[in-house]
Amino acid sequence: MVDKDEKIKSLQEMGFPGDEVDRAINICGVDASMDVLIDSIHASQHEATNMSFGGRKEEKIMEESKNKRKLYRGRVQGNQPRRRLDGSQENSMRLPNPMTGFSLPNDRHRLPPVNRSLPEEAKGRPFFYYENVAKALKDTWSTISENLHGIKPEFVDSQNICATARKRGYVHNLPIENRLRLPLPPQTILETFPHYKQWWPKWDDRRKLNCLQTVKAPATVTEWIQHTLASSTSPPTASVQTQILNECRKWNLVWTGKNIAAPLEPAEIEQLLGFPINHTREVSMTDRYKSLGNSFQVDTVAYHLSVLKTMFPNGMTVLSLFTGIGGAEVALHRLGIRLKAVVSVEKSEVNRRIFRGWWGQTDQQGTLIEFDDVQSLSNDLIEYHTRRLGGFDLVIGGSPCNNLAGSNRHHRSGLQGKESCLFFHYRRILRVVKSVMATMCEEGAASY
DNA sequence: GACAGTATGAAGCAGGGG
DNA sequence: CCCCTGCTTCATACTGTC
Repeated sequence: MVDKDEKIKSLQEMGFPGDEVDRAINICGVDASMDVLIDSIHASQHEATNMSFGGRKEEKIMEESKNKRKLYRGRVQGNQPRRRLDGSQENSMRLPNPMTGFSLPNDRHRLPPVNRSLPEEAKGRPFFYYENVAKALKDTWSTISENLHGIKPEFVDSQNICATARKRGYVHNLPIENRLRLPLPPQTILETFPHYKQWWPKWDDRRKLNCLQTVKAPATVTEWIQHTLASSTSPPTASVQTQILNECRKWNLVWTGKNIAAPLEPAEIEQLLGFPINHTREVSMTDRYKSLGNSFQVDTVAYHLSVLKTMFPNGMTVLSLFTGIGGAEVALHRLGIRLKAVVSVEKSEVNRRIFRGWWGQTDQQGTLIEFDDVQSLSNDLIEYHTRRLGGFDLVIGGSPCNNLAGSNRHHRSGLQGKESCLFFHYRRILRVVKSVMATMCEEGAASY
């Protein structure tokens, strides 16, 4: 309590309003360091500024968006913050189109080589890799970037790598030269599921699926499609085709029989996302859809991580935050990188069970240490494990997207949201690891 | 309590017509 | 330039069944 009161007092002395200080402490926890709290308040004020347009927003927003459009037209990702016409700093971040990242494993896009320079304090070990949804609310990615050494995100749509869309941003300090050209998964829906070809209507021109989400289509949708087609001409009128295709796109339906457009099964989603088939088999159907919908596209992440293979020939020590069903570990394993030790933090018991199952199935010989909540992973505990394991080679994770994702009708509240604010714990934990490793380095030098 | 099923828009961008 | 249409989106809350 004394600690808490002191923090409140000094934050207020710094000029922050009391209610915002309270909110920051509620969000980040009493144990959060001062700089985490300060950043949280800044993020909050940032969002409040933008939200205050609400109600009488039109002109201002329209004006801004027009200006941005001008400023950003034709820009590529990864360059410097821009300035508005009036000279003020622009802190929105425009998504690149097409969303190809710094490079792709197939050369179809003929991307020019990207030259990026990392700030000195962000270079080298520990490497870190942070992930979240690309289409978050305005200014979200600016805040994330500012809190991770100002490194610009690499935005990639996984449909450039596999048969399903997944638009994500990745902030990392990995080298981007000499990524490995791994064997790619099937590139289209029907290459992935050739047995559906016999039922696929000619007027359904989809080659890629949309983003895989956490729930499957209700039977009312598939029944409506079946009924509509049965009582329709063959082929159906253009208007009927459009309506049905809209539903197919919205729910990622595939043609599994005559007039039957069905949701994907969990095993098919596992395949699309690059997991071993039946990776999630031991849990309920509802949980499988949810866990898979929340996970990495493994081929995409593996492509980025592939530069680590030659750097760590004897394996890696990994701090895995928001582990989920272990997308990062599956990617490293597929690259043939030995997991010497993994400290994993994952709140969901279901996900921990799936991950432990994979760990056993693949006969991992390394050490696995599990925690259930980033909020209870104190700085002391991080220091203890960092020292004990000789430092971490990689800090990896995607913090909750619940309050950022477009599908959320109820609480799309940005980085201040109940779950998505855990991003600030990723930042906190990364900072502690870096600081402890720097100290270890000095101690090592001093002992010689 | 576990599990399955169903209803529930908005935000933001891209593009085109006038 | 304005205004409109189209498209996509790691979800939540509630109900019912067993």
